[in-house]
Amino acid sequence: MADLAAVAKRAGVSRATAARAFSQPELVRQSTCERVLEAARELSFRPNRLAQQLRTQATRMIGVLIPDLRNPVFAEQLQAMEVAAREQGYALLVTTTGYDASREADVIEEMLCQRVDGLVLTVADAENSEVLVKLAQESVPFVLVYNQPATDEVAAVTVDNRWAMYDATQHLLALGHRQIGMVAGPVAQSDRARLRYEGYCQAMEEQALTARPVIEMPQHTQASFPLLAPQLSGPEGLTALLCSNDLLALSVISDLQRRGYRVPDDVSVIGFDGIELGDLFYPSLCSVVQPRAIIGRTAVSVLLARMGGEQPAVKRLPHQLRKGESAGPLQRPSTVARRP
Amino acid sequence: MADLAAVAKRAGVSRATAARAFSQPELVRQSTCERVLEAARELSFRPNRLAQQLRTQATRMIGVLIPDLRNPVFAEQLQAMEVAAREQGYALLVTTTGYDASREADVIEEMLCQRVDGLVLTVADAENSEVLVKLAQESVPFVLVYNQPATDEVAAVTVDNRWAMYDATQHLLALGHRQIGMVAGPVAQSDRARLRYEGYCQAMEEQALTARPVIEMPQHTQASFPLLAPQLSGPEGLTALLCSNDLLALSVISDLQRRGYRVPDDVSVIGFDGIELGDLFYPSLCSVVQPRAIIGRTAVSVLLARMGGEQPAVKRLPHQLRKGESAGPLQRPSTVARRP
DNA sequence: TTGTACGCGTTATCAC
DNA sequence: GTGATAACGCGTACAA
Repeated sequence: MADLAAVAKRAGVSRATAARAFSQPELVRQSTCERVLEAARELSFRPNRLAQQLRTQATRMIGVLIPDLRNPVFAEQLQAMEVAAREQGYALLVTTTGYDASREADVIEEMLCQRVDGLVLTVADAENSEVLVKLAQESVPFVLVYNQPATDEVAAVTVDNRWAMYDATQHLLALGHRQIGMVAGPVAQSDRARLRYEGYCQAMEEQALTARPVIEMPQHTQASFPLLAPQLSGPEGLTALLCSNDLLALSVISDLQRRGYRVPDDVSVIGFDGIELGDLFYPSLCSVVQPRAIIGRTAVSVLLARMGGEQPAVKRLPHQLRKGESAGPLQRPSTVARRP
Repeated sequence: MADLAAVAKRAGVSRATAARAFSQPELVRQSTCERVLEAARELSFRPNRLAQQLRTQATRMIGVLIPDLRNPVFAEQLQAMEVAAREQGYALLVTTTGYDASREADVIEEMLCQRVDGLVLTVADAENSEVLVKLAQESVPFVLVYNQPATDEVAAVTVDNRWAMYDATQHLLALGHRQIGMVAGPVAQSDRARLRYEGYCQAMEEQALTARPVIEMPQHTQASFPLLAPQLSGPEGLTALLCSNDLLALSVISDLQRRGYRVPDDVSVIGFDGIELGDLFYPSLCSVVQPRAIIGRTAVSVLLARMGGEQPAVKRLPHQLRKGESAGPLQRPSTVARRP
């Protein structure tokens, strides 16, 4: 492939002049500039970004770590990020981690070798992650997304998970529910799930109700009915379920319906994330909406700010409760006929 | 950041030896090797991939072009690709194009400047795309995904869109439907939609039925009911709809239900893609399933094969009809009461 | 306005 | 085993 030297030669100028014709055309005589560009076209010259990056010590590339793209929350965030990044002249190097801390570490290491200008990441658990403490010692700016770190020392873009789940719980309480439980994936792997659980607990305790332990599923996005069933029967049986994400909620609803439970008449279900598809379901999914596209765009702009030297800041974006049909008023509390 | 020279100096060896300690440790005396690695650790040296890439003329990066990550088909494919690529030591540079041909061209140009080793792309319309003819003249190997090119000269991973939609149409015919229509996004932007339409036409004509013109929506993934309504009323009104993708199908179903149509009793609906969420809906989405994860993995392996010098090949993967509840038997053909 | 010369951090090819 | 040294392709201070 033709390089700048070839172009310069063909245009009858030095490499320096040819280089300037691209980067600072105003410093080059118009006619010379045209000759260079013409020569470049003829040789189908393509500037080598690797060389530029090596030379300028800047890649204009952002490394992105995402747990799982099959979850629309992350896909939608990534979509928004890519658009925002490209608008600013940045490209995205994307990897998935599967909520696996060791893969997170490996991938970050690779990205640092590649000299990305910055990092946007969603880690499994921000509260005890060696990856983050390691990163903090490097000079690469980074931003957490969805993670809600305990400290303010790191940049992050998130909603207030505690308050968000508090809101959702309040909604159920307002509908008359008292026996409310929370379903989540592997809690040890998710700082967010823990915070959301705290929000649930707080709302319950404010009403002098007993918060139940988390009903923990082996998968983040798929319910296991056998683990759920015991919580639903008997006089203490739950009449409403909060789920730690929408995919899990949809899976729960599907499972419930398959066993003959009616949603919301027998059991109300609320999700978390507010993925677009939730609206199309019947019953439509009641959910805590995170502004995923805005979160993505904000993540990019916060990262660029950090690159520009600004101090880290936690950006807390507003959530919203989408009152879907999957959460309804409590039906005749203890006498309702349930099909077990 | 420390470079190899610094490491070499600290270890008391030359740059060459230090380099060998990493790439060919067997050529270096054990003790020397250890000294180098020790020095590297002390200086927290990180090999510079940019320099490696520039020097070796190979980036081990794959450029990926995707229309829209909000569509789970693409997100699921990307997820699979990323895993497969990383297994082989490749990283992914990801961009979205929004079905916009000019953005496709720009993005490809950028990726070529970045010297990606190969390209995986889903273009809006493979049949008349200047991007592809331009690419064919470059030396970068590339693979189309989901696109089904007319020629065999380019590498592609896809299902047989024609046959797939033929199958779906047959399913509706077997259920007794005769007045069947097809709904799609902007057809001019989608080679796949056209092929699928051909499959529909063929199945209809084999039964001596009249294939209707495509009902074309302004968006790829969202229905516009006013454009749909006229096709549903009257004695010639459609009793079944084939949709060019699942998101569109879900949107159609949602619109229908909101207007009082029952699915599938009044109108049967079939989608295309087979996204996972379709299963959770009620009624569950009947759909032509594309093996998205396999497609993603295959795309990577086909691309690597091309990089290894193999000839381009179109890999046609099997589709599958998922018989969901959204497509049911025809109900009392022309006397059924419809709420317009 | 244009040219010269060096550096970016590697890998690879020689010699010793 | 190890050490010089030349690429790789470009940016840019400095000189002309």
